[in-house]
Amino acid sequence: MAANHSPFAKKLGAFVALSGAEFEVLDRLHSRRKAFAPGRDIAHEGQKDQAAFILASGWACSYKLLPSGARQIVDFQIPGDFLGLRSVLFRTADHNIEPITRIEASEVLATDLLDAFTTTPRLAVAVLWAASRDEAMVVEHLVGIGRRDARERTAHFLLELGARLKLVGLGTTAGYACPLSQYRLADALGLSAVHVNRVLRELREMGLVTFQQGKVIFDDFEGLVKLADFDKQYLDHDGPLLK
Amino acid sequence: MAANHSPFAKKLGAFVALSGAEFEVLDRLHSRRKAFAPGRDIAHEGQKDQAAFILASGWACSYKLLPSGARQIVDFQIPGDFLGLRSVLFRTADHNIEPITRIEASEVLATDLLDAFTTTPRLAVAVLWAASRDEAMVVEHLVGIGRRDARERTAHFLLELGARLKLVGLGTTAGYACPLSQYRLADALGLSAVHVNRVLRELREMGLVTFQQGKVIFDDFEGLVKLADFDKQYLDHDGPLLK
DNA sequence: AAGGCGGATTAACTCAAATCAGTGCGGACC
DNA sequence: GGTCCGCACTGATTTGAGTTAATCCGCCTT
Repeated sequence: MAANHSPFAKKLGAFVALSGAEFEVLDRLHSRRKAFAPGRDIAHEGQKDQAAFILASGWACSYKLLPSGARQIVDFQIPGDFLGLRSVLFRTADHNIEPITRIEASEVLATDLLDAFTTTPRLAVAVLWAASRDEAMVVEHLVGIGRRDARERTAHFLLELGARLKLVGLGTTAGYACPLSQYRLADALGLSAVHVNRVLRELREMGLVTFQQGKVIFDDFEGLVKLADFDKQYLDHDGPLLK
Repeated sequence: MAANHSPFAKKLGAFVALSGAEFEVLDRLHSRRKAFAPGRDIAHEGQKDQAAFILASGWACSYKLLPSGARQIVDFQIPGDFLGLRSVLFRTADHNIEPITRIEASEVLATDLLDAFTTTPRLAVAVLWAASRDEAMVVEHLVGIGRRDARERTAHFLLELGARLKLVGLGTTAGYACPLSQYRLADALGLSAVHVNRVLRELREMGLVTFQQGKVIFDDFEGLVKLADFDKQYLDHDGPLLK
């Protein structure tokens, strides 16, 4: 695998051994590069025929709003991640997408994607794998919200984000830069912002993690892993399934 | 679309207009029919090279266990649903699967699936669509647990299950047969069984739904939809994307 | 320099849901 | 016929997290 491919191509290539031709189709997929400002949603629930994007730089989040005004952030997207893949398959967006920082993303039209699948079926498997990985993360998130208390949940979340960032070279076991406010954290964790603040203080006072000034620092990585019951392996896999 | 296909083929055919040859590949996929007894798990987290199944009859659930002993049910599977698709793509199961009733399911080997994708790429799109639909359900579940109180959450759950069952002909707007115990319901909703019992009583006394003796009866469907803020459309789509 | 604003922080109070501790019932098994 | 056992059901009590209401700080705008 050559080094000049996008983070997205790298991610897929780790799963399905892709040929030069397949990489080419993949890289052609994201020619239409666009930039978006933070805070202004790029997709809304119910919108029709929305394009999908592959995130090249910056952070975004996908969320849903309830009529009560409450919001639940479903997932954060970091470079290499898909934005709104389901919207393309369903023709209608089923969630909103908000850029957290300034982001750059490549537009992927439904037709391009379907054409790519038809010409290079192995790409379909690769994309299916990427989608499954996303689902696995949502599942883990669900389990955390359903059955972990606020402390475990927060700890687990910070660890998982760290693991994802490490995969794309944006973090280490020591820590990572994190542009999330406590409000957004709260919306992701299903907690109130006030309680998130309390929990972060607790974790800091326990000497486990420090999240301040846009930086997550693991003060006691192993201790945190233990508290959160974090499975370090779960984002990995056993190498290319398709040779 | 001929009537003699499996619920699974019907589901996919509703999304991608499939040819006779494609239906054939699909139907060949599930020739190895197996039966499983209730209560005995058919897959465990961490298990390697697990087959996937397509559920032909009965109910199952996929769940995760935490070291505390708590369990979170991620989703219930009803006829036509995939069991353990992610396990195949990842080579390792990331959750457990328990049959709730006696079930019949067709084994789908990883190699069969991948071969099918390579020979008939449109099937890949169809399966990707099915996987995305599952993810959409998990997302809705996540939102419910994160931001809905016990009553809304329970109401929403009963409605959603009803909608899914209606799609495969196992339920109506009047109600449906439901083999779930209050304990399992609790594990799905992220509540205690005691509280589920209280909430079900409340909903019954409010004249909205009655869940007793294995039957869910909608006493006031519209009222329940209103309470739960249930979106009747969200399991639907706008017809075959691939013509 | 003055105000406005988003975000972090804290304390006091409230409340929804968990936990604990039972009762009752029907069905399976001996 | 008796005794488990799983499941539904209930009241009393506790607790984790939400809510309300402040203060503080840095940053941007005018």
